[in-house]
Amino acid sequence: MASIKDVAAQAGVSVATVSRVLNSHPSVSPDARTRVRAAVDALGYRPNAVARSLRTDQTRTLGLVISDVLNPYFTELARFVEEEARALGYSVIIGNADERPELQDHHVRTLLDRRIDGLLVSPADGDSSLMADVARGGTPMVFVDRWMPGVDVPVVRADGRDAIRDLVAHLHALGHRRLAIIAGPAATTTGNERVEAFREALRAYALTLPDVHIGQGDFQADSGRRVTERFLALPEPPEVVFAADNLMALGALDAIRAAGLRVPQDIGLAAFDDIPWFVHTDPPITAIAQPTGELGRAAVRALVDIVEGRSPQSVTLPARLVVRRSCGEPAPDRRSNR
Amino acid sequence: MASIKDVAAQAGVSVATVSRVLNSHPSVSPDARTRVRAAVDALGYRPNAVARSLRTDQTRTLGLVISDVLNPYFTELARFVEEEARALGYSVIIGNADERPELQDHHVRTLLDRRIDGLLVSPADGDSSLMADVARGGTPMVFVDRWMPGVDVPVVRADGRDAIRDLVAHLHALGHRRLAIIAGPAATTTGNERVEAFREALRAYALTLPDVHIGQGDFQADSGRRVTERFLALPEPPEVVFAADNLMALGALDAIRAAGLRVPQDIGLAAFDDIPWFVHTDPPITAIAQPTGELGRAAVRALVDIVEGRSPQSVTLPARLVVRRSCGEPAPDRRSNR
DNA sequence: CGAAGTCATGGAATCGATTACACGGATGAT
DNA sequence: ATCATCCGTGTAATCGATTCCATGACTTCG
Repeated sequence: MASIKDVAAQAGVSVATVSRVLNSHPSVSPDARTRVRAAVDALGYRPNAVARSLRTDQTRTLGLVISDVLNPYFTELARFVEEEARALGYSVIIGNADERPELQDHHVRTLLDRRIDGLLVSPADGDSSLMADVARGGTPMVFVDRWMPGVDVPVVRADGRDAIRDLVAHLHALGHRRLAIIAGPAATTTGNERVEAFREALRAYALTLPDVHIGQGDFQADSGRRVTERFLALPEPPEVVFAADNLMALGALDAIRAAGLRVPQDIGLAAFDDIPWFVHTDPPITAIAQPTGELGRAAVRALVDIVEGRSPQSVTLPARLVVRRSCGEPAPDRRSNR
Repeated sequence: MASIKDVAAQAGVSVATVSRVLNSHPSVSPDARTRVRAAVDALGYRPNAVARSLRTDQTRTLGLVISDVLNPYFTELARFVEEEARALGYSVIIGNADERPELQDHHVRTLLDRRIDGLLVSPADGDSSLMADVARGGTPMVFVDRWMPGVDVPVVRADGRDAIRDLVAHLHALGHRRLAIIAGPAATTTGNERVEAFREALRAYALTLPDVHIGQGDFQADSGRRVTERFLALPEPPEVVFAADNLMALGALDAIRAAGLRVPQDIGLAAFDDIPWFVHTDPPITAIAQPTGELGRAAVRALVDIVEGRSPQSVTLPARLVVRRSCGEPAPDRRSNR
């Protein structure tokens, strides 16, 4: 593969001049410029990004560590992240943590070894002292969707509080009173937050959330299944199950169906995170949709702000309720306020 | 960030010795070894992968360019690819071509600029002279799922021929005679292959595949919708629609539902590529499942074989029919042979 | 006892770029 | 005419590793 030396030789100039042309430095004669251009084309020369990175100490690459690629929500997020990054002239390396802290750490370390310019993380369950170290070490970093308390970096996320309130209002209006939730891992911020918001929304209707109606899930389908089986085995099973993410909702649907029950006649189901497939399930599932595109874009912008020395902003965007048929008759209006 | 020089100074040895310890070269005294190890720990030193790559001319990184990350089939494939690569000591950089040849070329170029050790590609529609150049240029390369005729690199893929034959047998047994297909882009190998296999399978039952029953899709949901609308507008609409991938099946389902028809009573639906959601759609969709995990693993192994100087193998694995309810009453046995 | 070999180690070249600095020639101001 | 500027260019240092080669100490064997 041709190097800058070959180009210089072919064009009859020094490597410095070639480099100047490549980086469009003003101080190059038109003549030299065209000769270099010609040599570049003739040799099919492409600058070696590795060498360039070593010298300039920047890779124009961002790392994205997400908790689970198979979760359509994160896949979509990753897509938007890459899109925005590309628009800003950066590449993205994705690491899939598979909800395992040690895998997450592995990816963070590998990414750091490659001297990525910045790190976008949606932290998995469990504590990672590494993450705090990295942030303190000065690596540009932004949390997206989830974050770690005590680690001082910008957070880009959706606030589901209002949407959850709308959901509870919707369920209450349909006559449901015994509501249960399949929570995410306690150690994830989104896990906790959704339970808290749910509990608070219930309080407005003088409803409570007893412990037996809080199932401990891990954001994976299997846990949704297990928790739901336990709910169904209760002397008085809940009338509606609210899953804190889409995969657990899927598991719940499985469990309900395996028990020979029908949605929504026998039991209702709602989910956090809306995905295209929820339109096509039997029945279509009522869900809370996050503005994934905006989230991904904002996260990249915040990160690049840090990388390029501007001051970044934490961003919180609202999620919104999308009513379908999995909790009972659809409301005539999409947003039912009380 | 600490460099090898800092470690050397701290340990009171030369950088050469540090490097030897790091690469577990035998010829280092136990004493020096422990001093270096201590210095590494004390400084939290991690070797700069960029510098190392420049010197050794290998990045221990593979590039994966896939046609559409939002397609669950490819997401799953990517996951397995990363898993196997990690097991073999490689990282993976994923590029999403979004079914756009120019984006695909962009990613290939960027990946090459970063001097990845090998390239795994599932080529999108359209011709890319770049790809042929790259292969000829000696970059280790393997096609996965789809390939480009005329480009001489190993191909790892699933053969759907038998499964499609099984599908047609299943449909025929259920009494269906007017069968239509939503094809993939003509320029993709999988696009063509599936149509041909379908046509051939029909021939065994003396059925034909008229042109009006071949819809030109692009592997995206929207195209499935459009093609299906056209099918439904036919004086004699098909009794079953077979979509050549899962997203187009989704689009077809939309169109069918928008037309006020029911699956499978009014029209049947089957898809190539099985995904978890097909169990939960209304009704569950009959599909042809590819051995995604094996495909991903085999592709990485073949690529790493080339990278490390062994001779690689093309691999073809069988796909299999998974009968559900979207084409009519489920057959009692899963594989209906005539 | 001396030659040959082994082993641990350090110096320095190298990978392919970027960039500070020096230099010579042209231009412009006084 | 003289001196300061500016412009285009090249030389060489540099980034952080790896690795060839030389060196000196020590072992081994005839």
